[in-house]
Amino acid sequence: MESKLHIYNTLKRKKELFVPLNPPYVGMYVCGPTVYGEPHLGHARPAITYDILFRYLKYSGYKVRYVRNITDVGHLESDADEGEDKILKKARLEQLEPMEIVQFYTNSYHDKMRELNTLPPSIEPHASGHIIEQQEMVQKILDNGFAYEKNGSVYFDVEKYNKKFQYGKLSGRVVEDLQSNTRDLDGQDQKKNAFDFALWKKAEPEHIMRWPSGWSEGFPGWHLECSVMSTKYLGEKFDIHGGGMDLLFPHHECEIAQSTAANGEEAVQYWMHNNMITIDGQKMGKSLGNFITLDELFSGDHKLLEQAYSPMTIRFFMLQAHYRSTLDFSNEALQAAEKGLNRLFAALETLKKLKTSEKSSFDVQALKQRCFDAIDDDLNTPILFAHLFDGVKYINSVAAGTESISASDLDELKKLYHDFVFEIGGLKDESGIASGGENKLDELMEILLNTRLEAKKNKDFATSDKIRNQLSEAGIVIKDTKDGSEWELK
RNA sequence: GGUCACGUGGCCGAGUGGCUAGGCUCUGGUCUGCAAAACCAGCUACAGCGGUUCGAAUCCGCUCGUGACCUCCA
Repeated sequence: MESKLHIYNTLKRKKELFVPLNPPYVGMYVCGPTVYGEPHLGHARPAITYDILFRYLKYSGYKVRYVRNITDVGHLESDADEGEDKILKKARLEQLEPMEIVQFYTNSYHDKMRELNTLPPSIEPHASGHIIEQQEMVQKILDNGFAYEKNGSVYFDVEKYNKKFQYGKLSGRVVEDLQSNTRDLDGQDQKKNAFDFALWKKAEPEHIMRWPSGWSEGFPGWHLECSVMSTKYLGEKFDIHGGGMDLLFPHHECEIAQSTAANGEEAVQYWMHNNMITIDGQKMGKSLGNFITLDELFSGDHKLLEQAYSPMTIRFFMLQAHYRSTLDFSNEALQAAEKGLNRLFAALETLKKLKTSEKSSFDVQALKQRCFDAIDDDLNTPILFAHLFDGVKYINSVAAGTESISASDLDELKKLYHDFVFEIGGLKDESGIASGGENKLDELMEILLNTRLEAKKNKDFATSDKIRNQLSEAGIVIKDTKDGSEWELK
């Protein structure tokens, strides 16, 4: 299997040719959501980014195991000792069992991801289901001398680790700088250094989610779950680890430290980071309170939204920007995406009906090559779609009779669009444009359109317009072409 | 304060030493009974100031502005 895919490796700060450790197998791990709230637009970014990667790797013939976790424990509200667990806090507020919260928002996350047409991961492990494994890794790190216990809690010894390995290599941070720049937080007097992080926390009496251990009755530190579950399902060394840029430090840095401290060598070959969605130039985030949930986007029920936006509009909107760039939310941009997507789908319908000629007036092979070059260049989907829109122009021109296409090129072009739009791009036509199937609606429409055509021939425009207008009110748009009329659902 | 990004036309957003990005919008035209769609054409930008170069939006420096991370966040 020959891959031409290059991906930007955050660790090396450059694009590298992707070479799997054990082809044809590829292991990829992506940080999933902390299920304590409704999934928002920000969650869609990594989900779609790594979905494209997953789809493209599979398309290329790799056997991919895609692991995406659900964080349902151990995620502290703050790093301070009295910090509350996010899941727990919400549970207390709503008088529900913590696992009830977890289940509710996990379900919601799954629903929204399905609507965005992201493929489910191969394995979706929960942190709470891997407490034993997490304890084992804590013990391993303790045994290797890179952690210490204090009052029932276990902390990672960053300073000691940094003497043998390099802490901060992913984020470009230097331990000495961290020392002077880490903010003062309450309750960290137990730690040797402010930048040490918790592997195991002793639970305060009011803490509901707790598990017994040799150190204390408590719960695991947040960073631990990803190291543990990636190792368990992908091995001590695996290919790709993805996540949002905001997780780069400290989360991913700590993951590297934990895995290296436990296993003696680094686990991840390629680190990938998607950028943030912004709103008015500011990061959209839970803590900033400026987020829009996917539910609100799909329904249009939010004060900032001028209309509802379909899941595919959201998906296409994201694909029109590169995953490593920030993407600014606005109604205008989303509406532009919606129209552009409609134009693309309309061209795909046109593509089905094109008439072939002896020769093509356009180089379909070159277009195909440009598409592959784009996706191989660190998943450059905006360029990919720019090329696909060049093809749209060509398709429409063939339909208009100003360009021509050969039968073999037509087959090639159909496959090209099928592969890149649906299979790799993960878009689906939800507009209800008739897909050529023979059903009652098609028959009905044919009768109506023929009646209208007759009226037009007889110059009875009152009748023809009446049919068009009433259909339009019913959500069916008529387009007159040289060879008759076409229709589509709006 | 430290570290790192970024600043592109009306909007979104690629590119990164010489060759049209693309989408949306707008204007004019073709087609059409009229529309819609489509096609053709136009509007042609790279924060500012210096420098390197035959040539810079692209490299270097400075200035201004914005953002991310440094605390939980996709």
